[in-house]
Amino acid sequence: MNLTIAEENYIKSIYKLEEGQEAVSTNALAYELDTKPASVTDMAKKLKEKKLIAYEKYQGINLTSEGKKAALQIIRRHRLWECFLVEKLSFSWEEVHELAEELEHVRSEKLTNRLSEFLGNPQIDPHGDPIPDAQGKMGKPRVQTSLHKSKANRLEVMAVSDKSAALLEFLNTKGVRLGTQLDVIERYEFDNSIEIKIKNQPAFTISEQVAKSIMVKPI
Amino acid sequence: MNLTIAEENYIKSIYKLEEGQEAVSTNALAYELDTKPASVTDMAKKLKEKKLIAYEKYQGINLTSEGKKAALQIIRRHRLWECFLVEKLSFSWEEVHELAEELEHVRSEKLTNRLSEFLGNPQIDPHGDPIPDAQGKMGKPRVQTSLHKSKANRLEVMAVSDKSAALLEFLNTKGVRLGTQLDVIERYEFDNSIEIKIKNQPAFTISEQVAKSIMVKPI
DNA sequence: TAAAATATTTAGATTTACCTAAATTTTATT
DNA sequence: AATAAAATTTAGGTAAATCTAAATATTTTA
Repeated sequence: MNLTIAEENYIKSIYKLEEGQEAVSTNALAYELDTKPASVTDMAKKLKEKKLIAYEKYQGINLTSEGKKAALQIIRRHRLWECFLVEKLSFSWEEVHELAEELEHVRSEKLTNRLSEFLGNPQIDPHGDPIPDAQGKMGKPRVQTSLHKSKANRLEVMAVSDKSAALLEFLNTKGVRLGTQLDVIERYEFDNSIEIKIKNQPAFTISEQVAKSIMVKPI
Repeated sequence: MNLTIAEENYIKSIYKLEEGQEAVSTNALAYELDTKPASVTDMAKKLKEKKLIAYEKYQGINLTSEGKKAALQIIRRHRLWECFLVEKLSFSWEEVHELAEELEHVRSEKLTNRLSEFLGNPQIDPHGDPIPDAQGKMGKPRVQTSLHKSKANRLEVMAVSDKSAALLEFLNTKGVRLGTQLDVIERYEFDNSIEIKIKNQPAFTISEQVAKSIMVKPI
C-alpha cells in the first residue's frame, strides 16, 4: 500500500483522535489537520477506497486494522527520528516534533530498523511516548496522570502531551523537562492554576491548561 | 525562497547537467528527470518566475546565482545523508542514493549543520563526491579520470559517477568500492571493454560503459 | 538553401489535495 | 415534535505537476 504524505498525515491524526473515542468526527479531524471539513470528507472517501478506514456518511471515521498498522509504522518512524535528533544531534525536545513530521515520511523499513538499532532500540521518545516496534507492537502509553489531576505533591515529569513548540519552549526555560522532579506549592481553586517549584530554582505558577499537558507520577 | 520538492529536483538536475555545458536543453532535463519535455517547459517558466534560472524560449536553461546557491544546499543535504547512512547505519553505497533523494528534501539548516557536525564535517560522500559546506563552497570535484580514459594500469577507485543501484550493486559483488586498488590486465580495442583484477580475486571484464563511470587515480 | 529531422512549445486534459458556498443530515432545544 | 443549531456532505473551482497531441522553431543534411 503506497500512501501519499497527505494520506499518511490523515492516518496519523485519525489514530491520535481515535484514542478513547468511538469514532473520529469530520470536524475534529479537520481541526487537527488544520484544514476544512469538506476536505476531510473528500479524503475519507479515498481512504475508505483504500480500505484504511471504515467510513459511512455522517457516521464518523475509524481505522481498519490495515490502517492501524500503517499508523503505527508512521508513529514508529516519527518517534525514532525524535530520539535521533535529541540524542545524536543534541536538539532540545521542543525542536524535534516539526522535523520529525518531515522525516517520518521517508518510508523505508530497512532505514527505520537500522535507525532503531543505531539508537539502541529505544522504548520511549523524548516526550515520554512509547515507540512501536517493527511489528507495530507498542507499550501501552503508561497510565499517566496530568499535573492538573494529580493528588500528590512530590512529582516527576513523565511526558508532555502537547507538542507545540511554544509550550515546550516555555517549559524548557522554566527548567521543566522529562524526569524533572517538582513540588506543588499551592493549588489555586479560583482558576485551577498551580504554583510549583523545582529544586534550586524560584517557584512559578502555571495555568490550568499547562498543568493539563504535563504528565507526572508521584515520587 | 520556499521550493517544492519538484522544484528542488529540477534545480538539482539542472545543476548536474550544467556542468561543462553552456546551457541545459529541455530534452536532456526531461530525460534526466524521467518526465516529458512539455513538463520541463512548464516548470522552466515557473523557475524563471522565481528567478532561479535564466530561460528564454528555445534557448535552454541556466541556473542564476540564486539557483546555484539552492542547488548546492540540496546537494549538501543529499551527500551528508549518504554519509550518515553508510557510516552510522551501515548501508552499502548502492543503497543510499535513493534514500538520500528523500531525506535531502527536509529543509532545515540547523538539522543539516548538526548532521554535518555529528559526522565530523566530512568533505566527500560515499561515492567520492565533494560535500558543499554551509556557505555552499564545494571542493572542486577532483579532476578524475575514468577507468575508460586512464592510461595507467595500477589504479585506485576514487568515485563512481553513475549512481544507479544496479551498477553499484554489480560493482559491489565484484569487490569494487571506494579506495579499491586494481590492475588493468588487458584493454580490448574491439569493444573498449577492460579486463581488471583486484588482489586475491579472479580477474573479470567490464564493458566500456561501466569503465566510463568508474573514476580512478594512478597509484 | 530547401526539405527532413529533431527539439521545443502550446493547448487542452488529468490527478491530488485543497477551497468556498450551498444543500442536507443529525443533534439539541424549546 | 417542531424548530433551531451544528455537523457534514455535495457541487463546483483552483493550483501544482503531470500528461498527450498538435503546432512551431531550430538544426541537420542532402
